Amino acid sequence: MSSKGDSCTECFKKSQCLAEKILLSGKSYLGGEIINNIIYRPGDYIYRQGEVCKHLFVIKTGAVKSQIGSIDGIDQIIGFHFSTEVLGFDGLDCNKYVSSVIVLENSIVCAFPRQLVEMFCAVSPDFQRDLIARLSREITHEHQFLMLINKNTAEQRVALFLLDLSIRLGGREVVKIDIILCMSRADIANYLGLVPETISRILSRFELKGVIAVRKKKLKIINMKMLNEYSHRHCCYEIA
Amino acid sequence: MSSKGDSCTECFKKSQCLAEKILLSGKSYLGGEIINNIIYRPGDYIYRQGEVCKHLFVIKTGAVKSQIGSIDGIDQIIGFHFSTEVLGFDGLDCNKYVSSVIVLENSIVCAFPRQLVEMFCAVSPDFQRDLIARLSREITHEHQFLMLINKNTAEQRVALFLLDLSIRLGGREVVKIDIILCMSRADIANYLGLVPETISRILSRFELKGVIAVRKKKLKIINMKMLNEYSHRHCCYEIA
DNA sequence: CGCTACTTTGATAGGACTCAAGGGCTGTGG
DNA sequence: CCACAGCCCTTGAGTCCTATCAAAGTAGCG
Repeated sequence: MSSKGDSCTECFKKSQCLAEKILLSGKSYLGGEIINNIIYRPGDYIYRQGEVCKHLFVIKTGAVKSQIGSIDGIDQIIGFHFSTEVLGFDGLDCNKYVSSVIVLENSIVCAFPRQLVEMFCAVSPDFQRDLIARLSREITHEHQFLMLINKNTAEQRVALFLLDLSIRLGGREVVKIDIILCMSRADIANYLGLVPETISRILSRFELKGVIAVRKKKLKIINMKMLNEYSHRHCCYEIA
Repeated sequence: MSSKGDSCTECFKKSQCLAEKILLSGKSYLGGEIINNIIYRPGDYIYRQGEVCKHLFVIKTGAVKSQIGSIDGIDQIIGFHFSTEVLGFDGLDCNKYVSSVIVLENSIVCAFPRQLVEMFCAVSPDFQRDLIARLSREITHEHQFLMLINKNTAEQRVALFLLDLSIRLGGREVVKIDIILCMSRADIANYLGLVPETISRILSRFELKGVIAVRKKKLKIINMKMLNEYSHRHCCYEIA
């Protein structure tokens, strides 16, 4: 846990509004201090399901997965998160995190005391509106994902997953053609509601058809148009 | 649209905090007025996907479904909602609702101007915290549902669906053994990521085994214990 | 009473899982 | 430096669950 930098301003601009505004007015407040540049290694937990929610986290660089463990011992991965994303919203309800966040590759993270965030909400209507919008967006995202799972074949899910990844890792670029799969096949499978074998088979099939090239964790999208087609439902009728 | 009553206090107590506090301080504010006791009939829309989000809604009595239409014309039902529940959170991000809400049975609904809600947030930290908790809970709920869909068989999904309904419709009672299925088999199927035929088959099977009795829209849970068992994953190994 | 929409039931087919075996990379230790 | 274990990934064969297709039954409604 080092707390040195001030590249924060840069980082927070990317993660927009939420952190930026806190930061712009200094660093130390009632309710705790912002902890900058915490370094995590693959396998580390940022927080665990059931822990008291004391912070929200912003990923500066890196990649993590969030997952929920059920009573019958089966975990469900509910998302992968990359730079600029905010973690910990799920702890705002009952004061306890309802998911765990596990680091996938070396990552740098900043922690914002929860009380600080809430204090800022009370002070700044803009900030408050912003936080609410973020939460609302999260809900919308879950709904989108639900549709993905509920109405698509394995092939479509994998295609959509790759497209989503390429956009989110692309950052400023429109799309990122080269992707490093920081998560295992088993993680992808778990996330998409499939088994690892199916992921493997579908990636192989995509490669065979010339849609992608994949070797271990490196993946390159060769034919974006085809990948897009694989991600769509094959309707036999025209749609309004 | 009638605006007569004052049984509101009662209703809002049930839906807790959110509306109650607004109401307790009178009825008219900057930003618009609360509209009480709007009456809807089956098939009516409370709001439509894409509409500007001007209100949050509280269901006083009745039942509704919320759904999202995708570009390829296929709708996905994302939830069923009953008395005391709040609708419209998904409109808080982009100012437009991203789902539609359709009424399933005669319902009475109250509408709260969005600006009013936001104003109240700014004034009352408690209220704000409450709204954020509600949103956070919504996210958690989506995660739970995702697990249901992602990791369970059709039989388990239906069993879990019935258990959920019995609890939510039960209100103060621990469980409600008699359930009126206000939604069609097709709606249930859509929600659970299945086809209507499968729902029908599974309900028949449950009836055959003496778990439930079902005739059209009336459903009675005969053997709660068995239904619970059907809802669990059948592990072949013991779990920690 | 007949129309329509919804539901039920049956037969069939296909997609994804399960089980099983083999291959490749990584790290450790001799 | 090489051998080996462990983990992850890949590939194949077979099975099961659920969707699909088809048809008949039922209820609601004008």
